[in-house]
Amino acid sequence: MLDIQLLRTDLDRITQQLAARNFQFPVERFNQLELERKKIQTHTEELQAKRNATSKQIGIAKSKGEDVSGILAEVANLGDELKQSAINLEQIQSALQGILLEVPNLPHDSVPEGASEENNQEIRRWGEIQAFDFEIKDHVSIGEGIGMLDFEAAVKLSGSRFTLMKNGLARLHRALAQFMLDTHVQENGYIEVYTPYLVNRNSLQGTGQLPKFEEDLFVVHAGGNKNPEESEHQDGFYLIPTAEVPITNIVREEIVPMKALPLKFVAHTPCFRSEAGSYGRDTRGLIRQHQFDKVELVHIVHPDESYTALEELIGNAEKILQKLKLPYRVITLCTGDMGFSAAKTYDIEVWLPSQNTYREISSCSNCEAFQARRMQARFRNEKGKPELLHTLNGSGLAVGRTLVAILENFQNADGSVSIPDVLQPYMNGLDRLQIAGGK
RNA sequence: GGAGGUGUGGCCGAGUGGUUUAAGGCAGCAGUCUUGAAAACUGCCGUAGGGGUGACUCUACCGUGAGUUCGAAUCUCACCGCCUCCGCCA
Repeated sequence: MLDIQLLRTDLDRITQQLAARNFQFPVERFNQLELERKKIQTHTEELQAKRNATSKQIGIAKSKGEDVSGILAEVANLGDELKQSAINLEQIQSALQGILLEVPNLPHDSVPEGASEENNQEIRRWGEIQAFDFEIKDHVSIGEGIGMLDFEAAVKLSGSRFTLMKNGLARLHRALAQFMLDTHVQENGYIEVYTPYLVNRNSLQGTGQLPKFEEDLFVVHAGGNKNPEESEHQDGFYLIPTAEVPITNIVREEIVPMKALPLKFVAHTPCFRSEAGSYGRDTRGLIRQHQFDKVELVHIVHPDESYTALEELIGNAEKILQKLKLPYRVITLCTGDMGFSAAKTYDIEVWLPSQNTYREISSCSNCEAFQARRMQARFRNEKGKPELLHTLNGSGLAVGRTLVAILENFQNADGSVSIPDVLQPYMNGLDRLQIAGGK
């Protein structure tokens, strides 16, 4: 959420910056609501002041034993007028709030301008792309070839965009998550957290998924409840689309002591996305699933430190790929390609031989105070005043897509897959996945 | 699911209808004293928003939301959280 003061004082510049993100700010509606708000708020508060003063007089008069019927008559219909005015004010405030909640973050000055992903800037590459002297397969053929990846079973159990892993591949998936967690905790100084996978509306509003992106989420309510709207949790629960939501919301409505900063959290969780609107995209394989695992990194920092923290964050994510010896590149997303809450985003893309291209495996963003303002997440500054924090999040990494990259980059001519050195301790020393009993 | 208790500022805690502007304490900040520190003393000390060029001024907020009332931290109702016990459960 943007600072409404900023919109009141510098609307032209803000509108322009938002246009660079392909967002059209409703200038006229905003101005009109503001005008009305000012009028009605003043009116309401005048009525309240009058009521307060009169009530006090009544109290004083009564304590002196005087007759108060005159004063009472005077304010006979004040209550109704005040009530109506308060309702009007409430409506306008929530209309303004509604606008604010759907406005994306402002891009940082260093973000390249552009309308689409074609304007993203590559900033570095790492690793050598391996040349294969045999005909390569994609991860689906490899996984099915060794009998460890079963999409048919997953369709039976759930439907499309789900998968079933078996045997060594299931274990490799677990090994990857463990390896990532261990690296971030032991080498990068993160605090490991275990979070709820079902969260409430407020949490999703705090990080920016709601109210605008409801269709991307899965909603759940208790079984047997025929009228979820009338249940205790009126809005039901939402399955988390990323651990960013529960982790970042740890500081919602909190005032964190400055000494505690920076807070660096890591969690391994499943993520659930409806993938509405992506019909037909990445329908084959593990790339785009309704359920996938991810190791997520979150930094909660002092505003002066957030861009240093962003570099640290992306470095932490890159380290995982380097240890796995997977080639990748880092790009800066342009203004038109950034997510709703981000002021600046780096994506890491890993090399996928079967697609002969780099594919997103991590996204690291500085949200500055955008989420903190929605969450009222603050710290106490040098002067003892509460001030909004800055929040950052990044994947470190998407486990499923990392698995895809390993299958494809480490495939052998005989259909087996070599296991990266750093994962072998997590695999009881196993150094390759191959078909049971086969060579 | 059943029974009982409970929710007040950064923290503890008083407050059962009217000068409450929420007592008092702790923590914090400034000062006096001191070589320095501690102690003692004095003062300051919540958040958000509105109006005004400004000194200033007004409003809201006592878990959340409705209600009663001229007036609600206080009374009523619903919901949420926490605590204790019982039942169930991994």
